[in-house]
Amino acid sequence: MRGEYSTKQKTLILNYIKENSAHLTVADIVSGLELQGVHIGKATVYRTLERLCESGEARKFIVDERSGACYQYADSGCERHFHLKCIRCGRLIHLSCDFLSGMEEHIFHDHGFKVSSGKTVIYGVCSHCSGNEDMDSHQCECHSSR
Amino acid sequence: MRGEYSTKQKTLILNYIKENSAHLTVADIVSGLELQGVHIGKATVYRTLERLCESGEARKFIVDERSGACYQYADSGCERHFHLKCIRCGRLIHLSCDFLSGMEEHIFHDHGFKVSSGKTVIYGVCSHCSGNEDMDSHQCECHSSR
DNA sequence: CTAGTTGCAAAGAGTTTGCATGGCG
DNA sequence: CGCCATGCAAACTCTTTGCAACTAG
Repeated sequence: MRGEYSTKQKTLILNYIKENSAHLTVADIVSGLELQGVHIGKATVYRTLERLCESGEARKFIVDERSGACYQYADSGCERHFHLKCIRCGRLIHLSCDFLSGMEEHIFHDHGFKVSSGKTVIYGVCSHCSGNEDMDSHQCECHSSR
Repeated sequence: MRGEYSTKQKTLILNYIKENSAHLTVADIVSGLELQGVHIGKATVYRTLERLCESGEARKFIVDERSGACYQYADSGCERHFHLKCIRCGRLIHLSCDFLSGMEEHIFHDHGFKVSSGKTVIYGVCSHCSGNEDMDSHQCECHSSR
Protein backbone atom coordinates (compact mmCIF):
# COMPACT_ATOMS: atom_id res chain seq x y z
CA MET A 1 0.00 0.00 0.00
CA ARG A 2 2.08 2.85 -1.24
CA GLY A 3 -0.03 5.91 -0.84
CA GLU A 4 2.13 8.63 -2.24
CA TYR A 5 0.72 12.07 -2.44
CA SER A 6 1.32 14.42 -5.28
CA THR A 7 2.12 17.65 -3.58
CA LYS A 8 2.81 21.12 -4.85
CA GLN A 9 6.44 20.85 -3.78
CA LYS A 10 7.01 17.57 -5.52
CA THR A 11 5.62 18.97 -8.75
CA LEU A 12 7.73 22.09 -8.47
CA ILE A 13 10.91 20.14 -7.85
CA LEU A 14 10.24 17.74 -10.68
CA ASN A 15 9.51 20.58 -13.07
CA TYR A 16 12.59 22.40 -12.01
CA ILE A 17 14.96 19.53 -12.68
CA LYS A 18 13.08 18.77 -15.87
CA GLU A 19 13.69 22.27 -17.18
CA ASN A 20 17.28 22.37 -16.09
CA SER A 21 18.99 19.63 -17.94
CA ALA A 22 22.26 20.19 -16.19
CA HIS A 23 23.04 18.36 -13.03
CA LEU A 24 21.82 20.15 -9.98
CA THR A 25 22.77 19.93 -6.37
CA VAL A 26 20.18 20.23 -3.65
CA ALA A 27 21.46 23.71 -2.94
CA ASP A 28 21.02 24.62 -6.61
CA ILE A 29 17.43 23.50 -6.55
CA VAL A 30 16.62 25.32 -3.34
CA SER A 31 18.17 28.59 -4.47
CA GLY A 32 16.85 28.25 -7.99
CA LEU A 33 13.31 27.88 -6.75
CA GLU A 34 13.90 30.71 -4.32
CA LEU A 35 14.63 32.99 -7.27
CA GLN A 36 11.26 32.07 -8.66
CA GLY A 37 9.70 33.13 -5.43
CA VAL A 38 9.15 29.59 -4.23
CA HIS A 39 10.49 28.50 -0.90
CA ILE A 40 10.97 24.82 -0.18
CA GLY A 41 12.94 23.53 2.76
CA LYS A 42 16.04 21.61 1.88
CA ALA A 43 14.96 18.62 3.89
CA THR A 44 11.93 18.42 1.68
CA VAL A 45 14.10 18.61 -1.39
CA TYR A 46 16.23 15.76 -0.12
CA ARG A 47 13.24 13.64 0.74
CA THR A 48 11.45 14.41 -2.51
CA LEU A 49 14.49 13.66 -4.62
CA GLU A 50 14.95 10.41 -2.82
CA ARG A 51 11.44 9.40 -3.76
CA LEU A 52 11.89 10.60 -7.31
CA CYS A 53 14.99 8.48 -7.62
CA GLU A 54 13.18 5.46 -6.31
CA SER A 55 10.42 5.90 -8.82
CA GLY A 56 12.96 6.45 -11.57
CA GLU A 57 11.98 10.01 -12.34
CA ALA A 58 15.30 11.40 -11.26
CA ARG A 59 18.84 10.17 -11.02
CA LYS A 60 21.50 10.87 -8.50
CA PHE A 61 25.17 11.29 -9.19
CA ILE A 62 28.13 11.63 -6.97
CA VAL A 63 30.82 13.40 -8.89
CA ASP A 64 32.84 14.56 -5.96
CA GLU A 65 31.93 13.71 -2.43
CA ARG A 66 32.94 17.13 -1.30
CA SER A 67 30.59 19.19 -3.34
CA GLY A 68 27.59 17.04 -2.69
CA ALA A 69 25.41 14.82 -4.78
CA CYS A 70 23.92 15.99 -8.02
CA TYR A 71 20.50 15.18 -9.29
CA GLN A 72 19.15 15.19 -12.76
CA TYR A 73 15.86 14.50 -14.40
CA ALA A 74 15.64 11.04 -15.85
CA ASP A 75 13.29 10.17 -18.61
CA SER A 76 11.73 6.82 -19.03
CA GLY A 77 13.97 5.29 -21.64
CA CYS A 78 16.94 5.35 -19.34
CA GLU A 79 16.56 1.92 -17.86
CA ARG A 80 18.14 0.13 -20.74
CA HIS A 81 21.28 2.06 -21.45
CA PHE A 82 24.31 3.32 -19.63
CA HIS A 83 25.09 6.82 -18.60
CA LEU A 84 28.37 8.53 -18.93
CA LYS A 85 28.89 11.46 -16.65
CA CYS A 86 31.52 14.03 -17.40
CA ILE A 87 33.23 15.01 -14.19
CA ARG A 88 34.26 18.30 -15.76
CA CYS A 89 31.20 19.82 -17.26
CA GLY A 90 28.55 17.65 -15.68
CA ARG A 91 27.13 16.64 -18.99
CA LEU A 92 25.22 13.39 -18.99
CA ILE A 93 25.63 11.20 -22.02
CA HIS A 94 23.21 8.44 -22.79
CA LEU A 95 25.05 5.55 -24.29
CA SER A 96 23.36 2.59 -25.75
CA CYS A 97 25.42 0.44 -27.99
CA ASP A 98 25.84 -3.23 -28.62
CA PHE A 99 29.25 -3.33 -27.09
CA LEU A 100 27.96 -2.33 -23.72
CA SER A 101 25.10 -4.74 -23.92
CA GLY A 102 27.73 -7.34 -24.55
CA MET A 103 29.59 -6.18 -21.50
CA GLU A 104 26.52 -6.68 -19.42
CA GLU A 105 26.19 -10.20 -20.74
CA HIS A 106 29.82 -10.86 -20.03
CA ILE A 107 29.64 -9.66 -16.47
CA PHE A 108 26.57 -11.74 -15.87
CA HIS A 109 27.87 -14.97 -17.37
CA ASP A 110 31.49 -14.84 -16.36
CA HIS A 111 31.20 -13.05 -13.05
CA GLY A 112 27.67 -13.83 -11.96
CA PHE A 113 26.84 -10.21 -11.48
CA LYS A 114 23.57 -8.86 -12.80
CA VAL A 115 24.29 -5.31 -13.87
CA SER A 116 21.66 -2.70 -13.35
CA SER A 117 22.47 -0.35 -16.18
CA GLY A 118 19.81 2.11 -15.15
CA LYS A 119 21.54 2.68 -11.84
CA THR A 120 25.07 2.63 -13.12
CA VAL A 121 26.92 5.74 -14.05
CA ILE A 122 30.28 5.63 -15.73
CA TYR A 123 32.42 8.59 -14.77
CA GLY A 124 35.05 10.18 -16.87
CA VAL A 125 35.79 13.10 -19.15
CA CYS A 126 33.78 13.73 -22.27
CA SER A 127 35.29 14.45 -25.65
CA HIS A 128 34.29 18.05 -25.39
CA CYS A 129 36.20 18.58 -22.20
CA SER A 130 39.24 16.50 -22.96
CA GLY A 131 39.71 18.14 -26.33
CA ASN A 132 39.55 21.68 -25.12
CA GLU A 133 42.07 21.35 -22.38
CA ASP A 134 45.75 20.75 -22.49
CA MET A 135 46.44 17.19 -21.67
CA ASP A 136 49.51 17.65 -19.54
CA SER A 137 48.16 19.79 -16.79
CA HIS A 138 45.00 17.96 -15.99
CA GLN A 139 44.88 14.67 -14.25
CA CYS A 140 41.28 13.82 -14.63
CA GLU A 141 41.44 10.34 -13.26
CA CYS A 142 43.68 9.46 -10.45
CA HIS A 143 43.54 12.71 -8.62
CA SER A 144 40.70 13.14 -6.28
CA SER A 145 42.58 15.77 -4.43
CA ARG A 146 41.80 19.37 -4.84
CA MET B 1 61.76 22.04 -3.61
CA ARG B 2 59.23 19.64 -2.34
CA GLY B 3 61.04 18.07 0.53
CA GLU B 4 58.77 15.33 1.72
CA TYR B 5 59.73 13.56 4.86
CA SER B 6 59.41 9.87 5.31
CA THR B 7 57.84 9.53 8.71
CA LYS B 8 56.95 6.59 10.87
CA GLN B 9 53.25 7.27 10.39
CA LYS B 10 53.46 7.44 6.65
CA THR B 11 55.27 4.12 6.53
CA LEU B 12 52.76 2.49 8.84
CA ILE B 13 49.79 3.69 6.83
CA LEU B 14 51.32 2.64 3.56
CA ASN B 15 52.14 -0.79 4.91
CA TYR B 16 48.68 -1.16 6.32
CA ILE B 17 46.89 -0.48 3.06
CA LYS B 18 49.43 -2.59 1.25
CA GLU B 19 48.66 -5.59 3.41
CA ASN B 20 44.94 -5.12 3.24
CA SER B 21 43.92 -5.49 -0.33
CA ALA B 22 40.38 -4.55 0.45
CA HIS B 23 39.17 -1.04 0.21
CA LEU B 24 39.60 0.79 3.43
CA THR B 25 38.01 3.87 4.80
CA VAL B 26 39.95 6.25 6.95
CA ALA B 27 38.11 4.88 9.96
CA ASP B 28 39.14 1.34 8.99
CA ILE B 29 42.74 2.35 8.86
CA VAL B 30 42.66 4.19 12.16
CA SER B 31 40.95 1.36 14.02
CA GLY B 32 42.98 -1.30 12.26
CA LEU B 33 46.20 0.29 13.34
CA GLU B 34 44.79 0.79 16.79
CA LEU B 35 44.34 -2.97 17.08
CA GLN B 36 48.01 -3.32 16.37
CA GLY B 37 48.74 -0.96 19.20
CA VAL B 38 49.53 1.94 16.94
CA HIS B 39 47.70 5.19 17.39
CA ILE B 40 47.59 7.69 14.56
CA GLY B 41 45.27 10.65 14.49
CA LYS B 42 42.69 10.58 11.76
CA ALA B 43 43.71 13.99 10.49
CA THR B 44 47.13 12.54 9.88
CA VAL B 45 45.61 9.62 8.05
CA TYR B 46 43.65 11.96 5.80
CA ARG B 47 46.67 14.09 5.11
CA THR B 48 48.96 11.17 4.54
CA LEU B 49 46.53 9.46 2.19
CA GLU B 50 46.17 12.64 0.24
CA ARG B 51 49.89 12.72 -0.29
CA LEU B 52 50.01 9.05 -1.13
CA CYS B 53 47.34 9.62 -3.77
CA GLU B 54 49.28 12.46 -5.26
CA SER B 55 52.38 10.37 -5.51
CA GLY B 56 50.38 7.52 -6.96
CA GLU B 57 51.02 5.08 -4.13
CA ALA B 58 47.37 4.93 -3.16
CA ARG B 59 44.13 5.70 -4.79
CA LYS B 60 40.84 7.02 -3.63
CA PHE B 61 37.37 6.26 -4.81
CA ILE B 62 33.87 6.94 -3.70
CA VAL B 63 31.37 4.14 -3.58
CA ASP B 64 28.71 5.77 -1.55
CA GLU B 65 28.88 9.30 -0.34
CA ARG B 66 27.40 8.31 2.96
CA SER B 67 29.98 5.83 4.07
CA GLY B 68 32.92 7.95 3.16
CA ALA B 69 35.73 7.59 0.70
CA CYS B 70 37.68 4.39 0.39
CA TYR B 71 41.37 4.15 -0.13
CA GLN B 72 43.38 1.37 -1.56
CA TYR B 73 46.99 0.65 -2.18
CA ALA B 74 47.75 1.32 -5.79
CA ASP B 75 49.58 -1.35 -7.61
CA SER B 76 49.07 -4.13 -10.10
CA GLY B 77 46.92 -2.23 -12.52
CA CYS B 78 44.37 -0.97 -10.08
CA GLU B 79 43.64 1.92 -12.36
CA ARG B 80 42.31 -0.55 -14.79
CA HIS B 81 39.73 -2.29 -12.78
CA PHE B 82 36.16 -1.59 -12.06
CA HIS B 83 34.10 -1.97 -8.97
CA LEU B 84 30.83 -3.77 -8.80
CA LYS B 85 28.57 -2.79 -5.98
CA CYS B 86 25.79 -5.10 -4.95
CA ILE B 87 22.67 -3.11 -4.28
CA ARG B 88 21.35 -5.89 -2.11
CA CYS B 89 24.08 -6.76 0.31
CA GLY B 90 26.38 -3.81 -0.23
CA ARG B 91 29.32 -5.97 -1.07
CA LEU B 92 32.02 -4.43 -3.20
CA ILE B 93 33.59 -6.59 -5.85
CA HIS B 94 36.81 -5.89 -7.67
CA LEU B 95 36.57 -6.76 -11.27
CA SER B 96 39.62 -6.66 -13.40
CA CYS B 97 39.42 -8.49 -16.61
CA ASP B 98 40.46 -7.87 -20.17
CA PHE B 99 36.93 -7.47 -21.32
CA LEU B 100 36.44 -4.38 -19.27
CA SER B 101 39.71 -2.90 -20.35
CA GLY B 102 38.43 -3.43 -23.83
CA MET B 103 35.27 -1.64 -22.91
CA GLU B 104 37.23 1.35 -21.76
CA GLU B 105 39.08 1.39 -25.06
CA HIS B 106 35.85 1.11 -26.93
CA ILE B 107 34.22 3.99 -25.13
CA PHE B 108 37.27 6.12 -25.68
CA HIS B 109 37.70 5.42 -29.35
CA ASP B 110 34.12 5.15 -30.47
CA HIS B 111 32.50 7.64 -28.13
CA GLY B 112 35.36 9.97 -27.26
CA PHE B 113 34.82 9.51 -23.58
CA LYS B 114 37.77 8.92 -21.30
CA VAL B 115 36.50 6.59 -18.61
CA SER B 116 37.68 7.04 -15.09
CA SER B 117 37.43 3.51 -13.83
CA GLY B 118 38.52 4.53 -10.39
CA LYS B 119 35.48 6.72 -9.96
CA THR B 120 33.08 4.40 -11.65
CA VAL B 121 31.01 1.90 -9.78
CA ILE B 122 28.80 -0.56 -11.58
CA TYR B 123 25.63 -1.30 -9.67
CA GLY B 124 23.73 -4.51 -9.77
CA VAL B 125 23.13 -7.74 -7.90
CA CYS B 126 25.97 -10.05 -7.02
CA SER B 127 25.95 -13.79 -7.59
CA HIS B 128 25.44 -14.37 -3.93
CA CYS B 129 22.27 -12.37 -3.85
CA SER B 130 20.87 -13.15 -7.27
CA GLY B 131 19.71 -16.56 -6.14
CA ASN B 132 16.50 -14.90 -5.15
CA GLU B 133 15.91 -12.41 -7.88
CA ASP B 134 13.22 -10.12 -6.77
CA MET B 135 14.34 -6.61 -7.34
CA ASP B 136 11.85 -4.58 -5.41
CA SER B 137 10.92 -6.13 -2.18
CA HIS B 138 13.33 -8.86 -1.32
CA GLN B 139 16.40 -8.71 0.80
CA CYS B 140 18.87 -11.47 1.14
CA GLU B 141 20.73 -12.19 4.31
CA CYS B 142 24.12 -10.98 3.28
CA HIS B 143 23.84 -7.55 4.70
CA SER B 144 27.10 -5.94 5.42
CA SER B 145 27.33 -2.22 5.39
CA ARG B 146 25.19 0.45 6.85
C1' DC C 1 68.19 24.67 12.68
C1' DT C 2 64.34 24.61 9.25
C1' DA C 3 60.65 22.94 7.09
C1' DG C 4 57.52 19.25 6.83
C1' DT C 5 54.41 16.42 10.03
C1' DT C 6 51.57 15.13 13.81
C1' DG C 7 47.55 15.43 17.09
C1' DC C 8 43.87 17.29 19.03
C1' DA C 9 39.86 19.72 18.86
C1' DA C 10 37.00 22.82 16.62
C1' DA C 11 35.07 24.15 12.39
C1' DG C 12 32.77 23.01 7.83
C1' DA C 13 29.84 20.93 4.49
C1' DG C 14 26.35 18.03 3.09
C1' DT C 15 22.73 15.05 4.53
C1' DT C 16 19.41 13.01 7.76
C1' DT C 17 16.11 12.90 11.54
C1' DG C 18 12.58 14.29 15.20
C1' DC C 19 8.53 16.43 15.78
C1' DA C 20 4.72 19.44 15.26
C1' DT C 21 2.04 21.50 11.60
C1' DG C 22 -0.14 21.39 7.19
C1' DG C 23 -2.20 19.24 2.96
C1' DC C 24 -3.86 15.40 -0.19
C1' DG C 25 -7.42 12.14 -0.97
C1' DC D 1 -10.51 12.20 9.05
C1' DG D 2 -6.15 9.42 8.39
C1' DC D 3 -1.97 9.37 6.55
C1' DC D 4 1.67 11.34 4.07
C1' DA D 5 4.50 15.46 3.30
C1' DT D 6 6.60 19.74 4.81
C1' DG D 7 9.64 22.88 7.58
C1' DC D 8 12.65 23.99 10.79
C1' DA D 9 16.43 23.04 13.53
C1' DA D 10 19.21 19.97 15.84
C1' DA D 11 21.88 15.95 15.11
C1' DC D 12 25.18 13.25 12.42
C1' DT D 13 29.03 11.84 9.55
C1' DC D 14 32.90 12.49 7.09
C1' DT D 15 36.55 15.65 6.09
C1' DT D 16 39.36 19.80 6.66
C1' DT D 17 41.78 23.37 9.22
C1' DG D 18 44.22 26.06 12.98
C1' DC D 19 47.80 25.81 15.89
C1' DA D 20 51.25 24.33 19.05
C1' DA D 21 54.44 20.61 19.70
C1' DC D 22 57.43 17.49 17.39
C1' DT D 23 60.84 15.30 14.18
C1' DA D 24 63.42 14.09 9.86
C1' DG D 25 67.20 15.64 7.28
